Amino acid sequence: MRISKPTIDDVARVAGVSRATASRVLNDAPGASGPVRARVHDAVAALGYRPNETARALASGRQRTVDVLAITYGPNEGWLGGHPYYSRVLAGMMSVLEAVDVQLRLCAVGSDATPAAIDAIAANATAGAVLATVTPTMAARFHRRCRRAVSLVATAPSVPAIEADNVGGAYTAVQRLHARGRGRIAAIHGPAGNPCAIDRRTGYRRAMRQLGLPDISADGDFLRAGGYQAALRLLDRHPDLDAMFVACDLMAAGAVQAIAATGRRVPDDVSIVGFDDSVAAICANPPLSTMRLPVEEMAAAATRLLLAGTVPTGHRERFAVDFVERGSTPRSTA
Amino acid sequence: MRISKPTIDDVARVAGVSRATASRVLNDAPGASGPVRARVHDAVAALGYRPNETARALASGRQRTVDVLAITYGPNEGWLGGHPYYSRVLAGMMSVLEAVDVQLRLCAVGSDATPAAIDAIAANATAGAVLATVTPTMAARFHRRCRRAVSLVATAPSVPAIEADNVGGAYTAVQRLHARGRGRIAAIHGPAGNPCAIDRRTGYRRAMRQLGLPDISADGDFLRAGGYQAALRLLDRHPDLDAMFVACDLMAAGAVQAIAATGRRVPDDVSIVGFDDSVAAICANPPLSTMRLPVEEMAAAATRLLLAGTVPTGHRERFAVDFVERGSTPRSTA
DNA sequence: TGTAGGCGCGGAAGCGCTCTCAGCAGAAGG
DNA sequence: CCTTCTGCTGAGAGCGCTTCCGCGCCTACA
Repeated sequence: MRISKPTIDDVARVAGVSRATASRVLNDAPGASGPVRARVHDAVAALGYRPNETARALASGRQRTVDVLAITYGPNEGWLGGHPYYSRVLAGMMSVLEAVDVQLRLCAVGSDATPAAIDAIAANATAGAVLATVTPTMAARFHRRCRRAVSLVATAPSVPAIEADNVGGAYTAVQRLHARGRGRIAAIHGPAGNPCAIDRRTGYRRAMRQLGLPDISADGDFLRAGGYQAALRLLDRHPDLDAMFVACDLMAAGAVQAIAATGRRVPDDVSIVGFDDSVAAICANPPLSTMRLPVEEMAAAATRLLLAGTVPTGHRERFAVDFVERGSTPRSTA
Repeated sequence: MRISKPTIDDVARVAGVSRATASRVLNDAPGASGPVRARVHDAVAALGYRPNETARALASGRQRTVDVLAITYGPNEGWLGGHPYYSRVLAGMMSVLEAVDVQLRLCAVGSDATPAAIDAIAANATAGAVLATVTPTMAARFHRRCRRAVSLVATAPSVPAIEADNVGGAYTAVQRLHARGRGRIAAIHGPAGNPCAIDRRTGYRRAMRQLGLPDISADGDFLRAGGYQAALRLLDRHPDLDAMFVACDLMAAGAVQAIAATGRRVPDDVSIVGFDDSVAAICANPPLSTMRLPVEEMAAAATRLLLAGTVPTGHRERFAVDFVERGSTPRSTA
């Protein structure tokens, strides 16, 4: 029965070396060799010693933890649970962190977070942070206090960002629908303030204008039920609709259900293009044609940037958003 | 331009007090009062000071971080990205952690993780860990090195667990199907070694035996594509099937698509009950009737247990798994 | 006036580790 | 035999914070 966990001093004592030497071999640092290394390793094994990461971080000033900052919208619904987006961000980050044995820390703040709360997180994000869903204000604040940050949405110009071409994606979506012979293309947009929602709406409008088609829009909330309701409203007001561009798959899944509920068929009567290529898209029936947001890749890129060291202020990368064809759009260019 | 971040010593100096006193007021500890508190707070504000959590953790021996240990199955597919389960675990945990300002740390290990890797995580999980998906071996190992652990699946009897009644849930699912007049009830099970999969299979078999119905089983992998394929195989071999019990919603969503692909209708020709009540269930079309696994509640309970202090060895809680009726089962008791 | 007792505060010893620096051996060179 | 260099090793000073201990002061009670 051990009284308390063994420390590096115990290891050093058992191995008959100094603490400095023990530290050297534990870190594979040069300047220790021959039988000493072996003795230290034996001592580690004998004691079941595991270095204390906290002490290590304090002494070295380096942390093996990168943070992700995310806003929790409402109670229950916004944070991770409700939306597949977050899990994809985490998956992308973990895929690169796992290999280098760095841990990921989740920091949630409300959408009404005080600057002080942001500062507190920034002050402790030594290894850096990925800003997953943040307001421009928060991102700017965070970046002022912690340079090692990269955002996954476009914010203030100074804060490094890895963004998706949301405008282009929405534009493409409308084009595809039009190329398949659709002319009454409605849109279900995301929540008002959301930067992604704004961009996707912009892309839709731009395409519709260029195509000379009427803007038929409804507002949603990026959640399934919102998509369902919005689709119902749209169908009620515009019974002649033949396509919908929906700003996220979760809403699109709801829209498919709503369309089915009115007795129409997807994709024959109403075609749908979603956005995100999330798990919701493959679970819908028919599976959704959608605009693939390379979230995992973006998150991985952001993480690599952080791991590499300093992130140049104003750094910017833009990922393409590609069309993925599945069952909710007609195959032929009818 | 600050050279380096202010420390508590800076605060103490500016406030004209000792470091000990500054520490007291920063921690709202007794033994400091009157104008001193105000002076310290002023100094904090003036310097933009934020305590270093690492140093704090080292000195106090307490961490404001709870870990979640999860296995990454294959490349890309298992971890978070592929399965909605993880995001629900995280959501449940965050809902309680957020309120007490504790952070969550994700630790991923492969299914082939060495004991040493587990030990390393256990040694640093001061505040405790929720074992989300682990093998019984891993759980036992972890618990030996770190008593503050609670598993979300049943494992060795000694390791505290908060589990769902998977057996009972599966049993209920079959009963419901039978009560609605279904007699040819097939099952799509989860991967062989998975504890949850095993329990759900047990529940299915028990119910079928009691009902005097034939066991018609296929194996899946807890992913959508696996459910799709399994359903196709089942339908091919047993064209007279009138119901399916599917061990997870993701697979069930695939099964719905497969059934539709063979020209059958859900729920009229083939009824389906899924398992989990995940986002996949509400995205499917028709939305899936499913067995609700209260993952968020379980994860929250586990987290609260950890936060409360020591977890009694062998502690056990069992959550009920309830039937949620949606569109994939017939309304009437035809 | 004397002695407890309580309160606010400062001094200082760590928490477990890293890392600089100096020391000391042995090899190489004169 | 003495010097210079190199390569291991250990002593010790922190990293930024918490917390124990004890000192002085003030109030209370005898």
